[in-house]
Amino acid sequence: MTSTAAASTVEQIAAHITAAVRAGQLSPGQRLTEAEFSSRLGVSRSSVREAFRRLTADGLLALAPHRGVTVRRLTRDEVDNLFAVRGALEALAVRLATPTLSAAPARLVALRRDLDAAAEANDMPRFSDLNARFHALFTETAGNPLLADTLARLSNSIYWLQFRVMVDRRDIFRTNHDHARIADAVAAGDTAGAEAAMLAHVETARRLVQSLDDNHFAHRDAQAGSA
Amino acid sequence: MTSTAAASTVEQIAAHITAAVRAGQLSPGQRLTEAEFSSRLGVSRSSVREAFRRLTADGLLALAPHRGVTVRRLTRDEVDNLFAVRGALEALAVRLATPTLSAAPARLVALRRDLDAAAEANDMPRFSDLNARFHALFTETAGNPLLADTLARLSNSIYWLQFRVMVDRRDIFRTNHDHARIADAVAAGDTAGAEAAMLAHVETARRLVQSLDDNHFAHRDAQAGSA
DNA sequence: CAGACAATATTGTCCGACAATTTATATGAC
DNA sequence: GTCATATAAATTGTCGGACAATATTGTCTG
Repeated sequence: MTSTAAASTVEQIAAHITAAVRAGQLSPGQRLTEAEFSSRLGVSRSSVREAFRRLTADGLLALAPHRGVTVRRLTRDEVDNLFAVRGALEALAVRLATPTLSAAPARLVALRRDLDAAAEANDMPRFSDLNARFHALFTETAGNPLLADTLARLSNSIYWLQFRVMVDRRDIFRTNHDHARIADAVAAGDTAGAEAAMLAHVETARRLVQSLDDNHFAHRDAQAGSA
Repeated sequence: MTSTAAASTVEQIAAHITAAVRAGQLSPGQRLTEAEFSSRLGVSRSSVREAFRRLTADGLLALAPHRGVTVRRLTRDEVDNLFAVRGALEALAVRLATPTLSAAPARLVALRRDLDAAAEANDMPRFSDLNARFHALFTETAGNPLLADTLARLSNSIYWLQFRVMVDRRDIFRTNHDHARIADAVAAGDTAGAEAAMLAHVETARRLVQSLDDNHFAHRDAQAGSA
């Protein structure tokens, strides 16, 4: 995930598709065909196929047998389910990270300052980036790679929404207020308080997502999990 | 996962390997080569390869680039990390399931009765099977497929230990005592109590696993996550 | 317009090949 | 004899093409 090492063909394809999705060049629900990427990227269909499968396991794409893959799109129910799991895991992360972070809060206070600045300046892209780092700080400090991986998979599944949420200035301030509560509790070493604040924050995010129009969501069918 | 439908080649291979691992025919740490399964099962290397990747994503196998796959084996640290995540998710599951189960506790009381009987008879295989169903009852009732899938992946990662744990009769009774506490709280609609009892139960399981000999665990290297 | 049927496109699986890399074996130096 | 090094063997990673199975699209008929 952070490696700069010589990437295999499959990794390069996966990285390319991931970047395209993040950049909005591939829209949620859009169908991706093996042949197209094969010719467009000048690689074999086998490699494209394997990249598709990997990204499906990572939660970025959805696979329908004999019908190919699409950029993943969740139903409203799936979004609720995702936030429920995410809440439990983020709470765990902050619980594990609090002792360490309250003892050495340098990065936390720096992040909080930057978040405030970005919110004040109404700089959405920067705020969104800092928001990701804010959460990453806890998952990394928690010292549980499995937890980090699991949360990352969840994030991939709803990445496409990140930039459609918080159009409103009030949403940014509310979100940032959540951050402040979390950071305060963590800095004070108040584990239970930090956990509660994190749960409230995740619930805020869920509500923001669910307030979006219906055309941001998939309908009916519960598409494939990976297990 | 529950489908009886005409399975694709890849699915058949994956099912075959899964069964072999569960039956103990493939030991943890053992290396699996594509060519061997290809010839032994009379299928192409491509399909074997894809089955390997799928099982890796499911947590049953571990993949090392250019070195192939092995039946997954965890370090003690990874076991701790896994149980931490599992605890958070099982607690969530029981929290979500408690209202439903306390209103219609038929299956729960039946399972509890069977568990008691198996424990009394010291019938390990049956107890282990019922134990799985006990946990499945909560994850299914919770009505969150993502949660169920995530927990299933975790279970795959440590499946090989299920039958090496609880050699002692006391371990069975302790485990079953945990079950009773959970069931009582759930039946009474005591969500918080059920959650706490589930966390205690997961901790019991963790300790049992960690009490095993060193040769049940992998050493040093943090092997690949999937994100 | 609906349904049946044919044409097309795409995925699923197979095969064979070869380069890249790791693992095993043999050779040589000390 | 042991250690390091070079060579050989085994295995994975990627490629290209082929074809069957399935899904999607288009056409025709009533």
